[in-house]
Amino acid sequence: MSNREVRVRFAPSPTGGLHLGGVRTALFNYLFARKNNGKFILRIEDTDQTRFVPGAEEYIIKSLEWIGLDVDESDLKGGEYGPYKQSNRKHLYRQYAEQLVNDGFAYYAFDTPEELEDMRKKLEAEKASVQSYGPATRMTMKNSLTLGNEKTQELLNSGVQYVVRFKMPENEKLVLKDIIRGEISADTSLLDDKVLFKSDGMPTYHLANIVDDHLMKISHVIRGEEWLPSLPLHYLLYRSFGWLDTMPEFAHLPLILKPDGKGKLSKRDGDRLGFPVFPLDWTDPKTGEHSKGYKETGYLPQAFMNMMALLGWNPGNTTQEIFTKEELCSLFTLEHVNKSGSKFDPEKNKWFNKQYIEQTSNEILAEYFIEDAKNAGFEVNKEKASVLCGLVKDRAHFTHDLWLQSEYFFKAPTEYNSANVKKFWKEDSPELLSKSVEILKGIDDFTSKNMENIVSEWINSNGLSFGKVLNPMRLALAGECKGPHIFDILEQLGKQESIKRIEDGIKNIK
RNA sequence: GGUCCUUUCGUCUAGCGGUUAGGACGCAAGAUUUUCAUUCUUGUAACACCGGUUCGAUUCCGGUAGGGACUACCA
Repeated sequence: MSNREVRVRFAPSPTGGLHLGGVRTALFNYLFARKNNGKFILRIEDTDQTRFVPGAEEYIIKSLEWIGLDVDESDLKGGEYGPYKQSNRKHLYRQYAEQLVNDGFAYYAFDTPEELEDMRKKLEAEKASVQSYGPATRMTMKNSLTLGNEKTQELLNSGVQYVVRFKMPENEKLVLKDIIRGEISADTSLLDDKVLFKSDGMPTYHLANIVDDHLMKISHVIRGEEWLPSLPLHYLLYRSFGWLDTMPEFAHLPLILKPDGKGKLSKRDGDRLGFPVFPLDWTDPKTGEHSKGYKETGYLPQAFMNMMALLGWNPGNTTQEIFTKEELCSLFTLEHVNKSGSKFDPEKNKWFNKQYIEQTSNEILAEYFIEDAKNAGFEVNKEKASVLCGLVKDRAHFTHDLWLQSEYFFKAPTEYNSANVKKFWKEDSPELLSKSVEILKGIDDFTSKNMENIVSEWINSNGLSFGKVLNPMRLALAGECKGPHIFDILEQLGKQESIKRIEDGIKNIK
């Protein structure tokens, strides 16, 4: 088992935007595959036609691309175990369901939704601890076990709707292995006869999942903790099919929880607390509801990957927190995944993004800058954008901050921050600025360092203070008192524009 | 309600029988600074509880309590 090729799959349902839990499941599968020289497979699980959302599959693919999780096998990429979408594998599943029936591990059931509901209510009223359709109740229901062969055949032939249910064994104590959690125990008497094959001719998740994992030679199933209760059923399915020798190993990931309060992180929390829960912008085609993505909010993909990787996992024995994709791939082990759910912390994510912005080259940041400038109606060339990114990136949490904090380089201030005016604009400010204009006019080499030398010399030799000269000047140049080194601002603005802005400031600031 | 999983600073976590229980985010204070930031320093704050096992438990076992998931012809 341990020597077999590592093949893992990410198997989302195309029912909407890919939320953070899904993203992290995909990421851990990817990292595990890369670490073990295995294959990372994308399989689309669209067996529920009623929940299909147009665009969702494309969205999932685009999201994986943006994060940088390259897929080895999928319908798009190809592969020898395709098709990789369950609706296109529909013809495969029925025979497996029938095999189980023939071997006595499953049976046909004809109960109507109303009859099922009645049984549920009855058991609830009795406060019974058993499931509504399981070992304890199945002999009172309408199925091939109670009806007999002849009647069953008759019903089948007549074309009435039926499902195939798994015949959960009675009184078996199971102890199953999970890579992250160790041993999981279960008592089959308390489990139910899950539907494997639906009346619409499609398999349920349980059947399709086991059949496809088997057919696609999946070696490890890495999925969310919400599947843990299904593990006994899945194990029993492998056993009933006679596939135990090639059954994958299982690893159930802890859940991502709300930053505040209780429960699993949901889309609503993002809206409520003001952070994205989707990698990319997502608009629900039915409701038209729009959700912001990490990309559009201004996160760098590698920062996103880094912070997601550290949510519920860490390499152990290190204080390092910033990891390249390559480092993550070589360090990742399932054994270091935490057992308990982790609350999502948007603040720490901002910090991660800031770290990445700081360590990303100005040339790469310039591309984000140019894009934002363009949207604001300004054409900026790459050289200029790179220089400005270098000046402002210390202050940027998101890629958009780069442009937002540089806007005044392209647009003279039309108003001046009143709090700053109050604090820094003094009676002698106009006079000091007029004098600085004279100094600046006399400078031919209008570079930051040179100006700093000359202006400092002037300030020092006249017994003036830096603050009294430079703060009002900053106000005149940028409209507010924040931003990079003031002589860098002057250099980037250029002599003519700088002088004009200061002169305007003298006239307009009060 | 039932079943299963889980429990170290507010949050993310390190720790795998003997530690002054470490780091990061956040927060607070200070230093640097012409602004805002950055940076640096310091501080803040945790082993849920009760029993065992052991010379010794944060660490192993059991229980209690909290948290979470599941309990659909959804995945």
